[in-house]
Amino acid sequence: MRNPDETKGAILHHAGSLFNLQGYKATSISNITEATGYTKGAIYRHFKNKEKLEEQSLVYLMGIMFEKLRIQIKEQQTASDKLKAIIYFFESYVTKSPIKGGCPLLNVAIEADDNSPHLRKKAHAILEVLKESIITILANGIAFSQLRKDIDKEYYATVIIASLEGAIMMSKLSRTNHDIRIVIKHLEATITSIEN
Amino acid sequence: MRNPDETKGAILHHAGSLFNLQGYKATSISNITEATGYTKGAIYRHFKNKEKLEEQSLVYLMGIMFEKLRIQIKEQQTASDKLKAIIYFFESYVTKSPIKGGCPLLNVAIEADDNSPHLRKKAHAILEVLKESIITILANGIAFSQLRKDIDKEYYATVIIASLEGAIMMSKLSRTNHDIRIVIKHLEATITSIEN
DNA sequence: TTATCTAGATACCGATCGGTATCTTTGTGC
DNA sequence: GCACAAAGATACCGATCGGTATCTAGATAA
Repeated sequence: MRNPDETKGAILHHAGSLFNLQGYKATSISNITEATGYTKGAIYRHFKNKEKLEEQSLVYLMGIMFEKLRIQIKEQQTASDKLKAIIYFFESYVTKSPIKGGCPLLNVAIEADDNSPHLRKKAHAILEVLKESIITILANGIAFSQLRKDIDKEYYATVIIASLEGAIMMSKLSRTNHDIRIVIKHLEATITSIEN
Repeated sequence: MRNPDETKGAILHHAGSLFNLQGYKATSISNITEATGYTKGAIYRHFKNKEKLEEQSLVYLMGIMFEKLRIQIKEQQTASDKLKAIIYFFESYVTKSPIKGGCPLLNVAIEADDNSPHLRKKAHAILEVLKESIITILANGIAFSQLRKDIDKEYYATVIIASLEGAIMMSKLSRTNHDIRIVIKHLEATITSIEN
């Protein structure tokens, strides 16, 4: 009947969802008690304070994101297809929305600006992991002669992430997938241009 | 001594700055009274409620942005140079920061997601104005044979905005202008590729 | 069955939130 | 200089914030 691990997981799940949808500061503990059905007592037993809950919720959200992303990448064989898998995954934040509220990295980057340095630090680390993942794919593509060997790996990794995140922002405002589709078209062409 | 217009302007100025830096919901009326030196009585005389103050502050911020942008664009003669002026203007959000807290459009787009539909609506309209401005420059460039006449204007307008905004997000996390510089390089190349 | 420990519920705290009613002060037209 | 309207200050409201101390109930081992 009683399962503390399950409780903690349910709190993280609902808190993460609310934080990503409403924002971290805008989401109160009461919002989370309503969503989970648990009381403050339960929440503060598992998390020292709201700050820690925010941090662990962000880690939880990014864990989901990276796991889904990892599966999509693994399914593809060539560097080019793996890069496209990443692009289509980001599109899903608009169309199918694996996590409500869009990309948790983008959301936390904007909110955790001057306040919440703890979240900003974590978000920065996550961005670096994402960038490195793309760079690794590019490096492997070069090693297997699938991609041109003279390309600037960081350049393409940065362009891919920036344009996707920007497109998510635009699609959020227009509530259509129009903008993200345009950016995807552009990135597909960009990737094709560096193929061997 | 007493100047209601000046008071309203000072409130908008400080409120806009705080909203852009800390977020709209995260900024309290008390924060604004502290920043301006005026009391609640003064604020609520000029603005019906916080929601209206948020809206007018956003309009104020975007007014500053568009005015500065307009001047930069006007200084250039060709479509290509005008587009580059826009790009360099966005870079300034990271390096010189005309308004503290980065791009107000990006900030409000992320925060005014499901809550604050009033802000979302205004932000969407602003995005459309920005997009149309770029499309107009592209159209004029085509009319004056500066740019290739077969290009998809909306495509390039969307790619430019998305990658710039995404780069601002990345630069916010890293606290360097590294990412935005890479994206600028990419956009410069993209613009050159559509020149006649 | 009973003692023990812990997961979770309940009740409360001071601080702060957005908002308002009221009062004082300042500028202005006569 | 005086009346009047508008600008801004002050004091307060109920609601909600994050957080905590305490209590109850369920699981476990003997």
